[in-house]
Amino acid sequence: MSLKDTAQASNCTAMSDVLNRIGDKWSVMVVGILSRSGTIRFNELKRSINGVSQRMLTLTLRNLERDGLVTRTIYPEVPPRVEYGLTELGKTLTGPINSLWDWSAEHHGSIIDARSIYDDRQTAVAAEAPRKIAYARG
Amino acid sequence: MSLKDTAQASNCTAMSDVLNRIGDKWSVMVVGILSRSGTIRFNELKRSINGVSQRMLTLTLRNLERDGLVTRTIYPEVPPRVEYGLTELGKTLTGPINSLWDWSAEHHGSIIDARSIYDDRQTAVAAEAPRKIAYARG
DNA sequence: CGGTATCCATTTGGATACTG
DNA sequence: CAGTATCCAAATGGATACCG
Repeated sequence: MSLKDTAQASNCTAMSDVLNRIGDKWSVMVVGILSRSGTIRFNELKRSINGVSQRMLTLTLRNLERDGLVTRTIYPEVPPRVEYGLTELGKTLTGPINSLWDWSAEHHGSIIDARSIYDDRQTAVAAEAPRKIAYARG
Repeated sequence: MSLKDTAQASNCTAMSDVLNRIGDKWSVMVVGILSRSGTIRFNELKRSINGVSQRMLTLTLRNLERDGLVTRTIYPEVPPRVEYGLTELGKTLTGPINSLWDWSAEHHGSIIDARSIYDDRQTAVAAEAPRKIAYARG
């Protein structure tokens, strides 16, 4: 274990704090999409992310903006246009995020399979032991 | 945008499913620690992860085991000994996870700074507009 | 179009106590 | 040691309605 590793292991705080913000589903999605789109409008983004509510997308974008990862540009037009993009800091996140994205695409099947096997085994174990342990205390 | 990118962007489902499981704080922590420790006992793991409750660590480990990412080995001794490690599938996750870990260590400071700036700006805006807009409807 | 505000059900997760 | 079980407060997040 290198010094660097030791420092990382002991200082889970930074990692923890970062994960509290960017470790949720929607944040990872947004950064992933933005890294490909360059710049994109609110509703485009909403359509790109399956299942996100307007509320959650707004909150996610505000948090990412607050943390200096995402830019928000308002064009004073009618109807209003707001475009989102990655900051320089945000762009440095695309490496880790995209490698996680690639990993998901590649190994999702294996996870699904593992779940089935695990669940089948649990069901079998539960069925095998209908008898209770009877014992007297004292 | 390559074909691969298009496929990833449209199929957020796999990514979404994977993130629902491994995208939380504790899971990332556990995989990160295990990638360094090789194999480790329950309470060692608990001590390594600041702030995790016994309940959450158990749940996290069960889920990771179910998804085929973590092995659980019981040694029938007294007192009982249970050791956790990464499966081969789990080991493939260490690349993405550790790069996220490194990113956190490197950029945590920038995020903290960005937050301060954002919050100060918001406070200033709030203080600047105590006047309300009065208007008559109809 | 791009939000905000409110309500409310569900989920999450810590604390605590108990067990083999 | 390595859990399991229960309780309960807080956070999460969808649905809905409304606004500039």
